[in-house]
Amino acid sequence: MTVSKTAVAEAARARKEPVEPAETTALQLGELSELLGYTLKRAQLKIFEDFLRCMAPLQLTPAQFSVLLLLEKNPGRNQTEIANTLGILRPNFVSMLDGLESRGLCERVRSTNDRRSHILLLTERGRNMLVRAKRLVANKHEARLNELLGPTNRAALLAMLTKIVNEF
Amino acid sequence: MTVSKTAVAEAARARKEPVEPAETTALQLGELSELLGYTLKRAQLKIFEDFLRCMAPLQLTPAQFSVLLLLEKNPGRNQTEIANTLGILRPNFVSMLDGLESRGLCERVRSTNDRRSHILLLTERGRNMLVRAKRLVANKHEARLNELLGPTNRAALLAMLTKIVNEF
DNA sequence: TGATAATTGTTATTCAACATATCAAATATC
DNA sequence: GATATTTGATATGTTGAATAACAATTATCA
Repeated sequence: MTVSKTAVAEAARARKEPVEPAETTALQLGELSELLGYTLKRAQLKIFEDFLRCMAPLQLTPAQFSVLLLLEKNPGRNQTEIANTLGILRPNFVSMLDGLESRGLCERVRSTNDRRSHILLLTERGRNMLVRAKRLVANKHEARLNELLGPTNRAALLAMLTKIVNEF
Repeated sequence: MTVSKTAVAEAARARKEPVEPAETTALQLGELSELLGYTLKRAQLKIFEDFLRCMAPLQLTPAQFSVLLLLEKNPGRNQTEIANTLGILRPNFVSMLDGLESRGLCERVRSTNDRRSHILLLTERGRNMLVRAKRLVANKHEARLNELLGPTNRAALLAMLTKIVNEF
């Protein structure tokens, strides 16, 4: 067996010296930490994680919350319209609506002027749920973000992300 | 059935008047555009999309690129260590490595001092690929982002995202 | 008008990302 | 030396995202 780098490392470790990349040390992210896409993704996961935690009492995912918000602001639209503006494909939106409708949060009503389409409406229960959901988001989730970043930075962050979404 | 809002809308449409939310108009995002998580996710999708476009000649996904970067900066680590720092679960990292190794970009070497683990190394080919990949990322992908945001804003954005990742 | 095309919601299906349980081999612990 | 832990791997399940195809309905336009 040849004297390997790991053998050297082992010897150093026996002497309790720090080794080249000390095996017990956190890895170097290197250029990864400069990659916007990488950091963006990790930040997004963190934020969704917190969102789910804050929303646990209501059992609403970010996607479901976004649907309810959109229905509130745009009552009477059909499935295609809602799905499109959320970037959800129509086939995948079906089961999503099934879930919300079976919980009594929204309803599909056959449109009278285009009997192919379903008009989407929040139910009373859906509106109540949305009120509580908004409160949780504002007081737990976004409040924590505001605390971390400060309102100015938070606004700047949102502005840049919006720019990316709209102009990139 | 009561006279519904949709009925009113229908009547108005018959008169060719613009209705409350004119059906042909883009939907109102409303509070959705103020939701950091929502905007963050959409921005992330946009950026990954562009990354894939820029990287198409090399056929590298963001995840694969991040592995190669990490192997370059941390040669000789084992699968668990690399997977962990990338937030990839060890079972899922296996097939990922299979892909990279079958393309000759990296190799697993049985460790001599712990024969359970595989030391991961970039191959010569992997290093060459990485050089080209970095060039594409810098000159096409990140350059476009810099053009959109400006270097100062880009740095500020990255700093805030990093803060979220590390402190949220 | 009537034939043809397009749209809507839906189903089926595929693919990738993500997660858990389990295993044999090797190592660590005590 | 018996027991527990770690490592890479397999199997498997779940979810999100994507495409093709279908019946019902509506739009188009010759």
